[in-house]
Amino acid sequence: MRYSRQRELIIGIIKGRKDHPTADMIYNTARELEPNISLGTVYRNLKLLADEGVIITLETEDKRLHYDGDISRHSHFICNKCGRIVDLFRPAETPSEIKDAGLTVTGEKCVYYGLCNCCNH
Amino acid sequence: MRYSRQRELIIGIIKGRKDHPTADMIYNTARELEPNISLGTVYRNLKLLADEGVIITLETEDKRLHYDGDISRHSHFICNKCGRIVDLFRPAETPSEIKDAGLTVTGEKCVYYGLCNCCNH
DNA sequence: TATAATAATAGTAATCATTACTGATAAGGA
DNA sequence: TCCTTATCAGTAATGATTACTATTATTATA
Repeated sequence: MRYSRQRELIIGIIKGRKDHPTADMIYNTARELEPNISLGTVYRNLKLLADEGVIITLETEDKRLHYDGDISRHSHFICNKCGRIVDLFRPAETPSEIKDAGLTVTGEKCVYYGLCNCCNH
Repeated sequence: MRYSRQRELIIGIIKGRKDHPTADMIYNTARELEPNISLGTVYRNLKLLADEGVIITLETEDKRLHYDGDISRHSHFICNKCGRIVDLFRPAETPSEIKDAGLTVTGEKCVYYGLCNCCNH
């Protein structure tokens, strides 16, 4: 992977935010510093960075991919009303963090990834 | 919600399967019994049923929505190689079920839903 | 430093899952 | 049976994402 000014900018934007922006949001921010950057460039780099494990993707119910620059082990909380995405660094089963943040949890979706028995050998 | 032959068929298909089909897969199965059923009808009913809590949606990395007729509390395992989706009825942290199924877990994505502190009051 | 090979880019077109629209059909209550 | 309107089939539109293409920029090497 060669250096590119655009990619460095994109990495900087994601790593510097605590929300979980979509490609379009990152594009809009990037254009402030790099007015000619292409939306395709943003998408291509986000995909590349996610494949390399530099960033994380979040598949949400709004049908747009959200990105997270924090790759440490943590979960997420999504508000059903405003769509806000909140990081949960302790297990959500731990009442403290939920209560501290004033969150009301009504549901969950946990997905584990890896290799199934067919693909393991 | 009125009765409709098409909707009953769709419900029957989802509830009768243990895989986690996409709208297109459900459409193909439905057409075997109801050759004139429309893809739009399948999508509209799946959305309706998910909104009503009759079925569950699964947002996966393949960019297609998967549906689950089992609304009991459980997690999912997705194979990174073949894409197979497996139900996990005990917490995935429990080694037994993982080991029994011959699964190798390398990552997870847990999302909790509810209301944030802003939307709570 | 100059050159060459080729990643990466900007801009645009294409893809594809999903949703919206429209006139016809069919539940189901009066 | 009649009427209201939810639902349907079929098709067009939408919107996020990806692919394509000619050009530019990075970087290894002479």
